[in-house]
Amino acid sequence: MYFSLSKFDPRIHPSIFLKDPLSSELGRKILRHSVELIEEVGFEDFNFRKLGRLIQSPEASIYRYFDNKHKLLLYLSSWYWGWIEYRLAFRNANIVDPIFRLENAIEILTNPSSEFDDTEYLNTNKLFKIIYSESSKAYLIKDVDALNKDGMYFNYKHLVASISNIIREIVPDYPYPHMLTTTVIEGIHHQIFFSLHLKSLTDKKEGEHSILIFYKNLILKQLNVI
Amino acid sequence: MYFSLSKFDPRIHPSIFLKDPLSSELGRKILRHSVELIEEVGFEDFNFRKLGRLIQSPEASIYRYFDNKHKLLLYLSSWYWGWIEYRLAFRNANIVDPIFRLENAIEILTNPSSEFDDTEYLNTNKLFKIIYSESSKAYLIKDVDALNKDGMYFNYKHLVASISNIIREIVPDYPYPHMLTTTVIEGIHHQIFFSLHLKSLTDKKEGEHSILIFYKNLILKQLNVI
DNA sequence: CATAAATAATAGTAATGCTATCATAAATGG
DNA sequence: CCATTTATGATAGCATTACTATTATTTATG
Repeated sequence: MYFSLSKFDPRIHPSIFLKDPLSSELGRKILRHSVELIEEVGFEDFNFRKLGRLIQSPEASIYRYFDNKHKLLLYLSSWYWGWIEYRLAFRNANIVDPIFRLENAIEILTNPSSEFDDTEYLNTNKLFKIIYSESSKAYLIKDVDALNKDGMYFNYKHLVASISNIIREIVPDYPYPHMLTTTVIEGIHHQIFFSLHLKSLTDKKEGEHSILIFYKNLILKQLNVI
Repeated sequence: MYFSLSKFDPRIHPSIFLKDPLSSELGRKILRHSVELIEEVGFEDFNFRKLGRLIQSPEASIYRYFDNKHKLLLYLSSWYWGWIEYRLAFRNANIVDPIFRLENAIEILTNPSSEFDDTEYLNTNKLFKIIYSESSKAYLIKDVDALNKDGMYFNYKHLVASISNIIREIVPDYPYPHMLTTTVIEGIHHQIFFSLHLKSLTDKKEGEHSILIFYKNLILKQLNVI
């Protein structure tokens, strides 16, 4: 099985890290505080020296876990995709109607925070902020092909495949399940960011769940089930 | 009028640059060769020292035109949005049917290169590659609010408003014209990038115009005109 | 032709992105 | 439980980046 259902323990592709950060106290400290720091100063101003100061450990120790800050970002986003897939499988267990399962997927993607399966080493609320504002920088880079060859985008691809499969259950011969899925996932992130920083690029009104409504409607109308 | 129709001359918000790069030979050299260099090495590995070496001018001279490489990227993307709006206005002149105008918009966004209005100081083909792989980094930054306040995203917002207005002509009470527009624009860029680097995240087949077809269908179905 | 403005030439500095070395502490296995 | 591997801490250092400053020289302009 792709993940364990008891305590959430994400499968992260080993080529992303040098030493598994979940295998030690220092590693978990790196994860926890990198989320805090990236969220606070942004990915460009984040670096291992600052993180080292924050956790009172030498910069060089962090380099023993991750090649560079890009790999750390890749780790965090892979963790996130694994976590979303876990929550999705949990929520959709025993649900037969694929339309309902698809709607659940959009709900989780739009509002992924949850109290009950929060881990002690990662604040999922802050992680989500990093995801919608920084995660695309994990693949919008020159060496994307090399990283992809090494399997470093596995978790994102796996989630996209899972959602595409739900779409195929609804409309077996729909020709663009992956495009539809990534359009919605990336779209959700953009709309959240725009609603906070570039309001005239969106239509979200205060307190309204416009983003959820919009993408649910978009995807269901596209599949002719609405 | 927002732009001149004879020779294309984009309106770039002055707070983006320190000295107008179109006002001098050196400035145009900076633009032309920054596109070449960013396209070649990627935005993270691009810097003013390398650009200076390339154009045989001191780094400090480039700093007299732009505060930093981020502002230069913002200039290039603003130029691009202005250029798209120009091409759109040109193509849609005297076309009455808003559905046809909207389809034209998607076509231009999907395949913006054109021979006839290529400028001598910017290779629009290479610029487009920068746009779909780097342009989101112009707003996915910590100081987005400050830059936005200074009007630096004007051209992107203006284009989004223009396309949203076409949508409103088709369905006057459609509640999410801006979300739909940005979903399609950003989606097109993502799908192009995915089709080149992360193929399993898309459904584009070789030689097929799947991206164009997908987004045309998505937007027209969403507006109930298909 | 004089003067202002732009660019070139050169230098320098703080921060970043690492890598290396050695000492010490913690884990582990025979 | 001691010996040895392994992880971390402490410290140093170096090439590159992201600028800023200064002065000389060239180019435009009135």
